[in-house]
Amino acid sequence: MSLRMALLGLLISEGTASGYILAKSFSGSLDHVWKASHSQIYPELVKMVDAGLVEVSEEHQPRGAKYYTATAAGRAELERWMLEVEPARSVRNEIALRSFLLSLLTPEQAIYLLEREIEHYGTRTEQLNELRKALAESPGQGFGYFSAELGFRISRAIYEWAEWARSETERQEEENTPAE
Amino acid sequence: MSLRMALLGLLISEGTASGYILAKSFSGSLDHVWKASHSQIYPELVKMVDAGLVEVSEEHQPRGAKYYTATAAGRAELERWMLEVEPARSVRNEIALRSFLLSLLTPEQAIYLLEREIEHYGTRTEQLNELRKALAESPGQGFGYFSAELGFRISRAIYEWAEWARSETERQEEENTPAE
DNA sequence: CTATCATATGTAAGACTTGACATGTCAATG
DNA sequence: CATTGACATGTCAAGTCTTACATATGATAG
Repeated sequence: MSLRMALLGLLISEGTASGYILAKSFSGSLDHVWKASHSQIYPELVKMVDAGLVEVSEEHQPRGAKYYTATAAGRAELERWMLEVEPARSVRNEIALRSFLLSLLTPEQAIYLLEREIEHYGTRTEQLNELRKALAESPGQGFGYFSAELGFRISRAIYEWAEWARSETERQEEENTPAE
Repeated sequence: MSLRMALLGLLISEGTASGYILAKSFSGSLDHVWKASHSQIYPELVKMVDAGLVEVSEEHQPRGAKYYTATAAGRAELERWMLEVEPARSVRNEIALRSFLLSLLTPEQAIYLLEREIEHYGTRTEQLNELRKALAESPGQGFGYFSAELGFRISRAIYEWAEWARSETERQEEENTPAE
């Protein structure tokens, strides 16, 4: 259902778009929020046409691109979903799972893994910081403004956690190996 | 693969446990990290026995409970996965997706939704704060210590984002409806 | 003694997701 | 003119996940 709603939202924000463009938009603005590949998007668009949520507005003959537009029913369905359907808050975060398993490793191994995460989330946080600043200054501040800010804040939280966990692990290591 | 590794980690931390206990542990200590229901756990344990990662250590006849223990191969496999397999960092967060779609709604509707999230993540953050404090004081600080801290930090980040998004939306609303 | 709840384990259908395979066009570079 | 890369759409198999169905015991409260 979420993929369907994401596509509907992108179509409404872009007015009209092909499956290809939607797949690109996913990797551009929804990457840090929801991931979907073209192999999922194309069949879903066909199902959405059947359900009357979108329609093919034009076909660009040269390369056979199909352009889709949201119908009134599609807009209504998205609004209904947003306001009336209880959000799924279930978490499925492999980094968090790995954080749970960290205490199975030696301090050296844990620090090695944490440094990899510090590296990764440091870069990612910086990228999202640039994105949110760019979106904050753009007129309208419509799509992506709130979610870039959320992505930035979550990414920063993970980065800071990894820094904390590393120094915590170093501290524990020192306690266990007193002055040689 | 992640479910398998989560079960292996839980089994190592608990020494020995039945499918039922593992399902309970999931909702207790892994809830904020990874979710799995018993209908996934029971078949996975059978597959893990076939793969030689765990073994049935005892069967409690009264209610037919099977107790599993990780084998040496299971421990080795978990360590290998932690150290050598690149973590999947893909995000799939419905709240974040909804944040992307927020600008489709009227300010009143958006504020209503944001207040629901403020309520939810306020409570959740407080719960995780209690959990992490309890784990920090417990001896050993093994399992759950790092992941409770991470869960707390992410939850707090979402809570603070929702507060920010609400005030941002209120500000925009006032700009568009100047003194009546 | 009876109802209810926690214990305890499973199956199965359907939905969702990933990764690989498959095909073909258009534009630009060498 | 040949190759490469972006454009463009699809299918399929395998794996993961959710929801509902199905069954049975032990303990406790009324």
